[in-house]
Amino acid sequence: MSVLHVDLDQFIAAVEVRRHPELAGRPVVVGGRGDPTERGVVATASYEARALGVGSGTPLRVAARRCPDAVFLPVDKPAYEAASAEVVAVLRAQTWDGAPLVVEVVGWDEDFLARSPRAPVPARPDEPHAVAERVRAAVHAGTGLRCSVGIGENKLQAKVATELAKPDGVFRLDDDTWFAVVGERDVRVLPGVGATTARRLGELGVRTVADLARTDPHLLAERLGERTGPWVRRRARGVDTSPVDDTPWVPRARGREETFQVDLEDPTEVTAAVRRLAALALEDVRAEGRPVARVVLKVRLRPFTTLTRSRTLPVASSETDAVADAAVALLDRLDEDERSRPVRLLGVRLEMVPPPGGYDA
DNA sequence: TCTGGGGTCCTAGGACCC
DNA sequence: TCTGGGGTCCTAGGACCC
Repeated sequence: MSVLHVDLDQFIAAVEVRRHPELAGRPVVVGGRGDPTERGVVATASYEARALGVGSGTPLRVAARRCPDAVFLPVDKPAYEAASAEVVAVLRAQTWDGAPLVVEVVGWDEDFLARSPRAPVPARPDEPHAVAERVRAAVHAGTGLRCSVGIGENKLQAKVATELAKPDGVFRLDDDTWFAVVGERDVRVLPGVGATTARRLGELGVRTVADLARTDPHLLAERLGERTGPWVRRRARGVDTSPVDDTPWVPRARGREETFQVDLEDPTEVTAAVRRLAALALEDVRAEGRPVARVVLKVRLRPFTTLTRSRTLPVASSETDAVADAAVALLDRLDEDERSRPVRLLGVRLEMVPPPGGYDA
C-alpha cells in the first residue's frame, strides 16, 4: 500500500510572497526579526536567494553580504501556522478510493497521506500517482501554494521520493526501484542520518546507501548505538514499518529560549531572564493542562559553549514560583568559571507529566 | 560572518533496588 | 574471597528534525 508525502515548496517564503505579491521573483529571506544586522539565521530563502548561496541556517549577517538586494522579513509564526492549517484542511477534504485520506501532520510544511483502511476497494482503485496530482492541484487551487509529493511503499520511501520530486513535482519509489534510484547516493539522503552519523559511517568506509545496507549490523550497533545502528541500516534498505498516524500529537514538553543580541554579563539580568523564560514556557504548559514534572535550563556561554542542567521536581507543579525558582536554582549547578562567563543564550524547557494512560494511549 | 528557536529521542554512567 | 545480574530512575549531553 502506498504512502504519500507532501512537502510545500519554500513554504515560509511562499507564504510571504502570497501576501506580498510584489515580492514575486525577488530574493526573499525570512529569519529572526527581519533585521540582517542582528543575531539570527535564515528560516527559509526563496529560490532566487538560494541561487545566491543563501539557505536555511545561513546567519542573517552573511545573507545580507551575499545577497544585499534581498528583502529581509521577520519570522511570523502565526501566519505560517494559519497557512499550514489551510493546507491540512484541503488535504483532509481529499479522498482515496472515495474515502477521506488519513493525514499525519509532521510540521508546518510537511504531511504524510495514506488511504483509509476503511475505504472499500472499488472496481477501479485510484492510482497513487493520480491521487498525488489531485492533491497538488487541490492545494494550489485552495491555498495558492505549490507542493511536491513523494510516493513510496512506506513513509521513509515517500519522504526520500519527495526530495527527488522538488520543486513542484511528483516522484515515486518502491521496493523494486529503491536501490536503483538511491543506492549510489550519499547516506545523507536518508532522513535520520545527519552530519555526525555520516562522518562516523565514512570512517567505516560507508558512503552510499548501498554501502550502508550491506554493512554488518553488529558493527553499526557498536559504532552508532544499540538501537541507532540497526535502525539506520533498515533505513538504507528502504524499510520503515511506522504507520501513517492521524491521532493528534500530545506534546512532551514546552520551552522558550532566547539568544541575546548582546551577551549578558550581569548575574541579576541572567536571573531575571531565566524567570521570564520560565514564566513564558509555563503559559504554554498551562494550556496543555498537565503539570511540570521536570525543569531543564540551557545556557550558552561565550563563545559558544552550551550546557544543560535539569531537575525532576519533588512534586509536579504548575505554580509559577515553584517552577521559576527551580529554573533559577539550576544556575547554581554551574561552576565558578562558567558563572563568570558572558551568557549568549538562555533557555527553559518544562517537561510535563504524561497524560493518563501514557503517550501511546 | 559566527553559529535561531521549537521540538523529540537516544546514549551512557551512576544510583539504587532486588 | 571477591564480586552476580537485571531493571528503573536520574542526569547531562548529543544527534536529528523542521
